[in-house]
Amino acid sequence: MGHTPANDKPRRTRDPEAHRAAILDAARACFTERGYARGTIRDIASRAGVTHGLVMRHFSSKEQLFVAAMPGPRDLADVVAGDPATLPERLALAFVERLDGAGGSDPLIALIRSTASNEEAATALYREMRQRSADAYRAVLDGLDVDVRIELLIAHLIGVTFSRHVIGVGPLAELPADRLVAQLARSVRQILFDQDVAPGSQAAGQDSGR
Amino acid sequence: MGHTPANDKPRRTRDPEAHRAAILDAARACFTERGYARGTIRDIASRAGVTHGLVMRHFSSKEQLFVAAMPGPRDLADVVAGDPATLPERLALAFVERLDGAGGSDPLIALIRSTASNEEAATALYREMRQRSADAYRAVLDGLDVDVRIELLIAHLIGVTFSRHVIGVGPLAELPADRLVAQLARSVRQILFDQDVAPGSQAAGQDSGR
DNA sequence: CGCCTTAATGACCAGGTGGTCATTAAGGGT
DNA sequence: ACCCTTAATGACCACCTGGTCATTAAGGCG
Repeated sequence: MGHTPANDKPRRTRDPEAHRAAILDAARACFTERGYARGTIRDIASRAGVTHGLVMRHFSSKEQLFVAAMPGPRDLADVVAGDPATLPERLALAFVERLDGAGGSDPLIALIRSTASNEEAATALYREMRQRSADAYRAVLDGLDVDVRIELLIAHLIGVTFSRHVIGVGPLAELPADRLVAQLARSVRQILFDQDVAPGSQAAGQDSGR
Repeated sequence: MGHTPANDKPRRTRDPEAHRAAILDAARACFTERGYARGTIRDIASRAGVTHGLVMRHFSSKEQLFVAAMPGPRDLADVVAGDPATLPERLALAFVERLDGAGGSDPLIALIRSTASNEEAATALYREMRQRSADAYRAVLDGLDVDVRIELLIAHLIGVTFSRHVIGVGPLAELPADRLVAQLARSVRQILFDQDVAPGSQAAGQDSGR
């Protein structure tokens, strides 16, 4: 190292597609880590090993870069297909595997981080993602209050993601994946399927609502 | 208006305590709306009707202002006291009332918004708030996996808050308060108390874990 | 080999940020 | 009435942000 010929002149590699891909990867990681507002173009450029001018050249604005870096909503078809009775187990497993597996750059986390501080671009993407998954669940579920149940399910998953990955503190963040899958499968099942209050308590709820 | 004597010279009111309080209110509202990163001192000063220099004079830094503006974790004693069997109903009611009632400036929302983009000060406060409520629940609950259940409960409430107040979109945001209370009481009950998988499905979970 | 398209750079800009500080003036104490 | 403490102001600063653009040089093609 150091005796390479002509190493003093900054060798400039010329490979638009590779650079573009590297920038997208870096953007994903950066936005996942810091959210939209705090993720800077210069940081992304640095991670990708290019200058921030090049980032602007490939994606004309920070917002366009963000949109390009966040892939469309994942297809839930394979999770949702199959016996609805075992959906909670499949769902919990897929969910935990996806988030624990993502090497620190998952669009859902990035969107939660970004949407939280009222970023328009992020909120639009988040709404789309939310709608897509709600539709997927709706297609295979049925029953009383199914829409509200699905909303509570989504909220539940978001809350778990928030605790485990966004904050990353507390028991939920330290729970081993298999334990989390088991617990999550159970709470998902309860939210989706259990229609009545549990036995063993006199259930003082003032009344059942409408 | 306009013929007030000496109205051209900017009358300078001198009232440190009132200004201090106004700044804290404005800060709460601003951070709740935009989160820590996007809430600027000048915006806060403007809402409070003072200059940003004064804000810096009262609270030496943005971070100190933030800490001062976020009140300590609410005391859950009154919610938690009473028959544990009806805790879900009391909890759901208190929770929904608190967040729906706050005139657009609740510390929990501010913390969620701020913590999301990896702000150290916010994360510390959030951890404290989380710990306090977990302890309060722990004091009156018991049973298998109670710690994990409490974590799931907190995650659930955060997810609901996120959907209803932070994003403010989707069915959960439009659900009338009383309906939400009823649904929430039920899911809280299930998470806290229902120990077994529901009847009516063969419960494919690989095994119960430890 | 030299040309020529164009990928890549880095200097530059305007605007906004948190933070500092000399200056002004309010209003209680004497 | 005059001070004199100090609340309040607003000009100022360094820094960082997203975004622009003239300049440079890589490398395919004739």
